[in-house]
Amino acid sequence: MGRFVTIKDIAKKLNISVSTVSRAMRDKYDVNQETREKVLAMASELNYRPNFNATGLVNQSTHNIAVILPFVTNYYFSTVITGIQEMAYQRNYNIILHITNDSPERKLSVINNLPVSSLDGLLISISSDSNAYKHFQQLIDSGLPIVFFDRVPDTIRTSKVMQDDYNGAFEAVEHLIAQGYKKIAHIAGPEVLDFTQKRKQGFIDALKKYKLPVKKKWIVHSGFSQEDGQADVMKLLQQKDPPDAIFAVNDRKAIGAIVTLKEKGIVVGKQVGVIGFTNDPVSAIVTPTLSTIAEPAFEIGKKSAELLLKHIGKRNFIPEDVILPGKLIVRESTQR
Amino acid sequence: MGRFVTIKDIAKKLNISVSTVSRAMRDKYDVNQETREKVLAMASELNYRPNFNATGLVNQSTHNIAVILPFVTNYYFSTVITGIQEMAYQRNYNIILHITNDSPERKLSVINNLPVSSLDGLLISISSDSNAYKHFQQLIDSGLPIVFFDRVPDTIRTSKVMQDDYNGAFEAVEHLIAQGYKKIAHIAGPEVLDFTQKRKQGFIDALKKYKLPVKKKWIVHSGFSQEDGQADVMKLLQQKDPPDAIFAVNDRKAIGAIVTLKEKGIVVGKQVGVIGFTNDPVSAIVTPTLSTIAEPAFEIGKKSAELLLKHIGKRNFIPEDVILPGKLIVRESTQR
DNA sequence: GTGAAAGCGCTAACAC
DNA sequence: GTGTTAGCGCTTTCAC
Repeated sequence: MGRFVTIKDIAKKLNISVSTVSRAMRDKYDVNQETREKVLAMASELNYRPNFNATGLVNQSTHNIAVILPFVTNYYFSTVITGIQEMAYQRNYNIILHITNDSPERKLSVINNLPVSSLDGLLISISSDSNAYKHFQQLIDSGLPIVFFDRVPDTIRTSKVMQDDYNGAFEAVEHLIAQGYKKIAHIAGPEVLDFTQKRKQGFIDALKKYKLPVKKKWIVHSGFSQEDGQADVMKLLQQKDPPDAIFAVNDRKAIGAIVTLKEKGIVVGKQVGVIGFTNDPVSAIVTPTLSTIAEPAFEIGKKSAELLLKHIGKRNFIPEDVILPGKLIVRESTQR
Repeated sequence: MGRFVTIKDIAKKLNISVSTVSRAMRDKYDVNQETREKVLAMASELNYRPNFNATGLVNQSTHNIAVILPFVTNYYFSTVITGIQEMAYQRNYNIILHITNDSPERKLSVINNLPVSSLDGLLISISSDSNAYKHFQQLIDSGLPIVFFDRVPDTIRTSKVMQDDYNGAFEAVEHLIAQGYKKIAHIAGPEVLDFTQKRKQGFIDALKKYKLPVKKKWIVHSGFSQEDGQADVMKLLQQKDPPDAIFAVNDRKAIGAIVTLKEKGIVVGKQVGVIGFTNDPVSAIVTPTLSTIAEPAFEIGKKSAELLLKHIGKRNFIPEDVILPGKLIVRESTQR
């Protein structure tokens, strides 16, 4: 095994004790300026790297935070993790990444095998099902700080970071109305999900505000994929009184909507307006380009990490709920 | 501090020694069957989790591997990391993710601060510049196994995993030729990059094989972005003898090409064929849909991790070079 | 088959 | 300001 340089080696070379070396390496001790400089010089000469297993053992703290995500192969989560990484890098934390493929079993297995004692904290977006709440509570009780983002449980007392689903949806629909669309439908996500509900509520309240009809048959629930979007729109088109605009719960479904509308010879924008949610880069590439609500994915990642670090630093940090606003991006799909 | 259950607690409860507990937890020791069962039962009752800092300290091995990537916000790298994660999960390794944003300084800083003593191995795609080769050699010499993927240095003796750039490019161009295009251009990546060269060579050799002209002015080098693709095509179109087909080094540039061609009123496919490289999901969404060479991103990740694990397991594992083939995906952009 | 003890690399009292 | 020592949780000789 490659043996690495330790503080003992430095101490020996300099003929001083390991504790002096240890102290010299950190700022918070009274060490003779000269000694400190010698230690630092020798450390760098020997290319010394601290052994985090050792410091972790004694300090009960490694600089590791675990991040559990359903996927990384989409715009939203890959951007969130970039934000997390940004903050972690600045503050010298490592992130240990776990991907669950949105599988509940896998998620449970990851959580149950979490090496809690070599972790300082946990960042997680709970995947679709999630009644595994007691596990989280257990972890928190056992002293592992957790911050939730994106999809958050409301029964657990800890910090949470999310986008403003309600107002984003409201704004999207308001935009549709401003463009002159009057028969507005919503292709939504799975009914059980919290943020599906919030976006739907924003949709409904915007319609109400402008005294537009809220028809049950114009609200279709299904999954999040492009295919789901296509299927949902088919349902909408088969009605005798089809809508003239569609608010999709996310960009993927919105793109599915565009595809199906085009297939049916309907001119997107002019005849039927479409708006999404996320601002996935494809929304600028699809034809016509897709209007949408941009989610602050990077900021969500950064803010979550920042809050987690606060929880880690301060045992009794008072949990914060942070709601980050989205931003309306107007493109071709809502131009008449 | 939340104190976690240790083997000491188990030992005390059972009135046996910690060493027996330690042995009972692992298979390779002679422990009384009955004792072992009692230990296991107690461990599970107490919800015991091993402290990896401690095992890491004594075994000189944690189950952590670091992964260093320029980005995760694109299809290729996010899929690679999913493949890595898949293998790591199966074999019970954690992955520590570092993102460099393709910044050479950041990459250096990450590498120099790598906690080598709490790492079992390293997986890395070296970013554009990379003359930081001596650092890698140093790390390997100090006993940290490294496997390179995607962008690989050829001076370092260790395992490498890459896609078959040459043959992928060759096949792409062959397809264009089969479709009847005769004046084929290439919008390439930065000239210094190894895989840029390989794809260019595949392009050239395919043209030669079919005795088609290889014109210098039809090969344009620039960056990897959509904007680069747009700019490159502008250059091509301004020539008095413009090409009738374009092979792009990646899908992003191919999409840039499509955008610019459409802007100029040129019918993509019919008048000018376009083919990319990667099979980014957007290639199925853009209009017209984009023909491309699918990169085996997931397999690259998985294979890299697998090789790294072999290096970790066997000190003198003989390095392997693995080249994974791409696959031609025919879509609308190459239909006349 | 099991226990006692040393030690992995580091930090933190406690002396002086 | 610096050295000595114990100990973090675990594994591994070495006894018995």
